[in-house]
Amino acid sequence: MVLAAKHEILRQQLRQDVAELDTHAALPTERELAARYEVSRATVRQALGVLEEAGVVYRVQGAGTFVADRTVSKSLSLTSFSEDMTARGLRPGSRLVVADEIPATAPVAETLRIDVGEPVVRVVRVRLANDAPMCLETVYLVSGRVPGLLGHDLTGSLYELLAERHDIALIRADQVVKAVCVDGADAALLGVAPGSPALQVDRIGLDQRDRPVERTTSLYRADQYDIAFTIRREQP
Amino acid sequence: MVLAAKHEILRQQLRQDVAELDTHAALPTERELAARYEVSRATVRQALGVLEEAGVVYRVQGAGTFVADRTVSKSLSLTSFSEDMTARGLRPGSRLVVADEIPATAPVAETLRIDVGEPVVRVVRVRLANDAPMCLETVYLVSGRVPGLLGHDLTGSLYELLAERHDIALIRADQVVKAVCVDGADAALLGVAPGSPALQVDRIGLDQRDRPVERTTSLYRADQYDIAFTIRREQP
DNA sequence: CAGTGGTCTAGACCACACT
DNA sequence: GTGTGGTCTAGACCACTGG
Repeated sequence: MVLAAKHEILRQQLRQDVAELDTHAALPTERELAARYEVSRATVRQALGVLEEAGVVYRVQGAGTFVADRTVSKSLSLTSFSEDMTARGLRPGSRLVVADEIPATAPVAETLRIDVGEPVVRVVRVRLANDAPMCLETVYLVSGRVPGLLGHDLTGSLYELLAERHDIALIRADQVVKAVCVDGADAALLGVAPGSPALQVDRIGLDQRDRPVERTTSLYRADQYDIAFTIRREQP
Repeated sequence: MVLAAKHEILRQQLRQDVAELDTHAALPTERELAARYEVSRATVRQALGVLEEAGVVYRVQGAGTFVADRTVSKSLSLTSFSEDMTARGLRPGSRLVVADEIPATAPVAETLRIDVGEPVVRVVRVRLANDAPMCLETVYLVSGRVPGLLGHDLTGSLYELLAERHDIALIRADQVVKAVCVDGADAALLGVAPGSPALQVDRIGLDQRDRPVERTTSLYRADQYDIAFTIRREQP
């Protein structure tokens, strides 16, 4: 039950250690860490590899491992709106606009890998941050995978509902981000003037088996929201 | 000279193998791959780990490794405008607007970790795709690290110039993306009506030693450009 | 030159999926 | 139960950095 892989424990330990070091300070060598925490060097490397990916440390061959410069580096990760707002120090909320079941349209059916006309659950919400509109969000889910969803409270985290009530864990998501201007209807719901800029995020959420679970379109107020993340050179 | 790590060779081989399989088809087991390619299982796992991160395959414990569903999955990676356009099947180009050396302003100095007033090179370009304006780009570089840069041809890839002439490789970048509306001056350069939406990307490019090398602000036409990428659940 | 991270091996046991 | 991926070990050699 308890996932207590050594490299995970070590990773969390190293996270704390790193937090107390200055930027660009050298960590102990891999061999030293292995001896100190009584694990093999391979395990140390596994833990450091995750921290390197996360932008916490960087490694220079022949020189050592060092504390990375944490300025932006909010590594882009799959989070719910609720988690996202909490991380930004804001109080998340919701105003339910629509919650119903409809036949899938062609674009929705295609992204969810079902047939056109199959029933899907649609949830439209105005997401709030400290009670002010932040985002207009439309979610489509395959009805068959979430029986009884519409009977639950839909003002909280949909991700938690999926995980707790339907044993669905979202592991990955494919996203497309673009800039748009919001028109009258959407502008009113977001509480901004027509023609205001917004960040539109289209997302397809996938479970551990790579099956599409949800399709979401989010419209974020440009004056309230931006996306920060770190990118790397790709391996050939 | 040639980096021919076994796991890299294997990774490329597996990329080709995967390309010939159907979506969700199972790959050979790790032990079988190890035997077939005459490497240890650890090496196989190293190669598969990179492919999993890249969204090429997914693994299910106890079940196997499978070909991922490649719909969006243009994994976000650090690329130059030239590479980005080429990947989209467009011909990149540039129109130089400004190329000079100026004292660093406070915000530029802060992101480049230098003192205010230290000389920086500024390059402003309209980036073209098939000869049409796509993006308005402003780059700042620490003058001391790129001597003689202004004497070179600045209409091509700046990244290539940095790599070939100054031995600077950009490994990582911190980015912030937001939606804006472009005003008169910028709108004219981009060839769009004032008030049109645009995607603004602020980037700090870092080298292998985690040192800031460049600070770039890019303004992309919203009607021509979006950003697609895959995100994952974060490790605690 | 010594010391670092990068790569690789051979073998072992565990947790989980599937039948 | 059988077979899969997940974890871990102990040891070895290589490539690179830095004094």
